[in-house]
Amino acid sequence: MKDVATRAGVSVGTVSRVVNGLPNVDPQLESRVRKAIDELAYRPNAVARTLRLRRSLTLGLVIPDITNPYFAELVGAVESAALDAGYRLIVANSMDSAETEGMHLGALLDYQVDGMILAPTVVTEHMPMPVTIPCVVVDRSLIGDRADVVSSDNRAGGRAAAEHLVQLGHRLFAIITGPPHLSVARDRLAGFVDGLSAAKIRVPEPLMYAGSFDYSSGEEGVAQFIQAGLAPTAILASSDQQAIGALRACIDAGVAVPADVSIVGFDDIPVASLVTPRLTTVTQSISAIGSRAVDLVLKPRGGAHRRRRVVLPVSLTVRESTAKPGTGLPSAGTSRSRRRTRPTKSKEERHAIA
Amino acid sequence: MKDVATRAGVSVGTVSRVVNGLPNVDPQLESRVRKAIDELAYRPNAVARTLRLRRSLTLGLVIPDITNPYFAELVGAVESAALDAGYRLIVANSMDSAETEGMHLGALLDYQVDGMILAPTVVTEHMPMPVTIPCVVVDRSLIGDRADVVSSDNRAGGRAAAEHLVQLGHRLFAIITGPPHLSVARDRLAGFVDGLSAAKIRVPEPLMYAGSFDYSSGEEGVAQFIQAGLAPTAILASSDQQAIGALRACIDAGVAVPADVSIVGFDDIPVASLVTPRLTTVTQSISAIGSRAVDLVLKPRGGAHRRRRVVLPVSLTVRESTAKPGTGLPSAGTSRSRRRTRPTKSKEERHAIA
DNA sequence: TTGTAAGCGTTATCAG
DNA sequence: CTGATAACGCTTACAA
Repeated sequence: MKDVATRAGVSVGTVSRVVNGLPNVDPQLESRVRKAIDELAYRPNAVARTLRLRRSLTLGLVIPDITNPYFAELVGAVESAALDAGYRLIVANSMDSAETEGMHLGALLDYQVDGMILAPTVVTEHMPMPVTIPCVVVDRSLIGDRADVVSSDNRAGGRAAAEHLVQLGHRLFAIITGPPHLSVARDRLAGFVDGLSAAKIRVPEPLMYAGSFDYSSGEEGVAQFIQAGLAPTAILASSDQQAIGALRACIDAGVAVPADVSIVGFDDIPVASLVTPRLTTVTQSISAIGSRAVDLVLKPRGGAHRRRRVVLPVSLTVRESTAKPGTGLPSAGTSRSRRRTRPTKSKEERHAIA
Repeated sequence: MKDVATRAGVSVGTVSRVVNGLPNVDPQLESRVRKAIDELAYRPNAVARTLRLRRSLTLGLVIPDITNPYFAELVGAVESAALDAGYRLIVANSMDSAETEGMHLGALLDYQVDGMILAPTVVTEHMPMPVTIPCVVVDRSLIGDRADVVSSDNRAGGRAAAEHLVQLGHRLFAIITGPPHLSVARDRLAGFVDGLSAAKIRVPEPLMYAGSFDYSSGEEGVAQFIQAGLAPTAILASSDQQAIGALRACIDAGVAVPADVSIVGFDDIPVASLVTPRLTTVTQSISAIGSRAVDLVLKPRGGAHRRRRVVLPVSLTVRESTAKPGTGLPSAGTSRSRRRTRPTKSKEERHAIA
């Protein structure tokens, strides 16, 4: 900046003024400054500016797993909302590690982001929570009232999924849940239970599988259900990834979806409408989540007010993975399953390439 | 920091020394300082430190589309490599917009990242390329030698995919390519052509579809191929997303994969081994890409040297979506296709939830 | 309308 | 071993 100033024969103050488009600067000088600026290819140092201004025009987003399509979508949504509001977005991925998450949180604070949006991996009670900057939690709910919260109506979604299946005539269900310490997981499960118990249906213990939200949990879940030998005709999954994993496992076990068993997912990630059969699922408006979250961070409640919660409506998208009850999941070692089963460990050859 | 200093009854210099673990500080003072630090919950201001040190211990990663599972994986890979090297990672998502990309690039520079890893959307010749900081391009190749490059051996991968199909007995191919201005897309195509022409096979114009790497391009490609009425028995896709889209379109058109037509993808994203049939695809080692890229940024070539290129080996993973040639894609309006076709616009009902 | 200078929170040099 | 103090690059009173 000093260089620009000397080159244009003005003071740094003046350069600063033209850079920031402030009024009251002589057009003559202004053009000289501009010329100097691009002759020197000058770029203002955002770090110095942040230090001085004490704000960075940057928001931080921390998510547990960028590899999860749901969060990938979320990043996109938050990013575009932030951009619209004139803010930059830094995203930090904690890879499901509480330690990394803490590190990122600290780092974002240290970098003076103006606000933070988080989807914590872990219960964050003991985290160095930034009371100093506005901070909203998405897709989770947090103990205490230190942060605002925005999430989908997971419970209603769960209920709708269950009701849909009940209406189709299903009576024996299997449920795959997410990590029990996550409110999303608990809420979705509560929704399932709501919908089921309204029809006086209870899910037997062996037909509940608690996993992560990942593909693998879907596969593991149906393995357990088959082991249980109760032949449920419908599976309520807590995420589309789980549902897709479950679908995979069903097919591997020779059971047809939805003819033999119905599956419903949750989230409506892009690939949900591409798998075969297309997934019936609960769709959330992820862009709404993004923009509401950014709204809240940018328009912080006055310190006195209670913590705000916004709960966004979801809808049920009925596609092809649900139908009237079929014969249900096979029992382990049953002749039928044996007849129809392809080798569970499907062949896969890996060829190196010279 | 000043507060800490006064509280501990020392100077800021001393505080700085203990914060940074420098030697030569009296243990007495040190513990007083530490006490003050956590009594005040003091956190050093990274912005100020960056300003002073002129380095941020932060790397920037800019990608075109976080929503693409391939890039999501890449983020994960780069992030963990960066962390291992003691660097933080900021990721910026340009949503396939050249403008946003430029903005992010500038922003990262302005934020004084110590190095940058990019997968540009657009040809970046005219970009404000940061000659000032080390900078490596992944999954692309750039005109000029301003940046090092790391990518998979896309051409070899393409060749292997084509050869695999040829060996299976296929003679009439359809190809779905990516955006022609992207070197990845061109290299993969070149690989396909290599493998095919070794067997004296040419792909007729109407059986080439140029799209994005996205799901939709797969669907659109198949639509065009059916329109063409040439009944190819194999489809070479340039990404798994395309392959999955193509698979979807095939199923909708009543053609069985791999019985009627074979499909091979590229990348081996997680969902590739979950769809039905599991995708035969070219798998790249994304973690290798991440760590090599970080290596290069962190160990910059001396200015004099030529630009470095690292090309990582790929392998062909044969799963279920490829087999001996079948009857091929139907022709538009053919009786067979009409007989087997389900409604192309599959039904999908959306239910709002009260 | 413009220049000067203080200060943002650090680190590093240099005396003590 | 410790304390002043001068940068780092910018913005903004305040003075001219």
